[in-house]
Amino acid sequence: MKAKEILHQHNLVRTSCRQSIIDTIANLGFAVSEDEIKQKVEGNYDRTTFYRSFKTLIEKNIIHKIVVDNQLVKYAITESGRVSQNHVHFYCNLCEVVECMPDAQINIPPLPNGYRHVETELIIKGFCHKCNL
Amino acid sequence: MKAKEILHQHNLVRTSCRQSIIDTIANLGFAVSEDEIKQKVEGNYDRTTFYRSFKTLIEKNIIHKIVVDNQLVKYAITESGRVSQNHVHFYCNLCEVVECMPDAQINIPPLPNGYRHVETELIIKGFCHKCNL
DNA sequence: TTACAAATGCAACAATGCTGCAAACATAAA
DNA sequence: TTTATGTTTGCAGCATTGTTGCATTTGTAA
Repeated sequence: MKAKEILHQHNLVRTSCRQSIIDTIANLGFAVSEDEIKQKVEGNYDRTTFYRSFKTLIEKNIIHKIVVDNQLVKYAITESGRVSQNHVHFYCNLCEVVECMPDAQINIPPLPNGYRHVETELIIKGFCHKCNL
Repeated sequence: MKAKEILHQHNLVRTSCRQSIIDTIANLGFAVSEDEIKQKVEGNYDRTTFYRSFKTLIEKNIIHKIVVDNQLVKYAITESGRVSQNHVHFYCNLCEVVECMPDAQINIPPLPNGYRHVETELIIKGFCHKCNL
C-alpha cells in the first residue's frame, strides 16, 4: 500500500514529510534510525518535524519504535492490523541491525501471586546472518 | 554482604559514594532510579560522580541497568556470581516499579537461518500486586 | 605519616526530545 | 479554480540525560 493511502486511511493530512518517512521505513525490511531516515528522505525537514511525525505515526499504529539499550532508537512499520501484545525484535551486536519478529511466540514465565501480565518486550541480541561468520 | 566488602572484592576504592549507592540499591528489593538513589544516599554528590559510579559498578557486574521504554532508567543489584544471558524484568504500568526475575526461563523463538543468539532482554509489563486491584 | 593513584566536583559540551508561536501548507467547500 | 480553515512546519528556546577535561580532594598501601 502506498504512503498516501495509508495516511488517508488514518485521517491524517498527507504531507510530503509523512509520506517520505513512511516510504523510507516501509521499503527497507528492517528498522531504521532517525539519522538513516533523514538521509533517505528527500527534502530537508526540521528535527522537530521528524519527532512530531514519528509521534503521530506511532499514535496511529502505522509505525512503532524500538529502543535497544537506552540509546539506540529505531522505527519500523507495524504489520497491518496487527495489535500484538508481544513485541519481539532481533538486534545484531555487530552491525546493530534491528529486525521485527512479528510471528515469534513468547512463553511468559510465571509471575508472583497477584501480578498481572499485559504485554511483553523481548529483544534477542546476537549476530545476524551477515555478521555471524 | 556489606558494601565495603563488595568493593574490596572487586578491587575498587571504597569511597563513601560507592558504598552509599550499593547500600541503597541492595536494601530495596526492587530497581531504583537515579533520583531515588540521590534521595536515599547520605551526602550530596555531583551528578557526574553518580554516573561514573554507576558505570564502574556496572562494569564490575555489581549492579545492572534496566531501561523501560527509552526514558525510565533504573538500577538493581546483580545476584552474586550470576552471569545470565537471559535478563527478565517485570515493570508495573501504574506505579512503575521494576523487579528482577533472575530465575525466570525464556524460550527463545527460532531465528532465521545463519542467525546466532547470544543474550536476551525481556521486559514483562503489567500490574504489580499492589496496583492490580 | 606520607606519597601516589584514584575518585570527585565543576564547567563545559553533546545528543535527544519537547513547547510556543508565526509562517506555510493541505484540504474541503464555494 | 479560488478561497477559507484547520493542520503542519520551521525556528528559537528550553529540559533532561549523559559525557569529557582538568584541578582538587580522597583512599590506600607502604
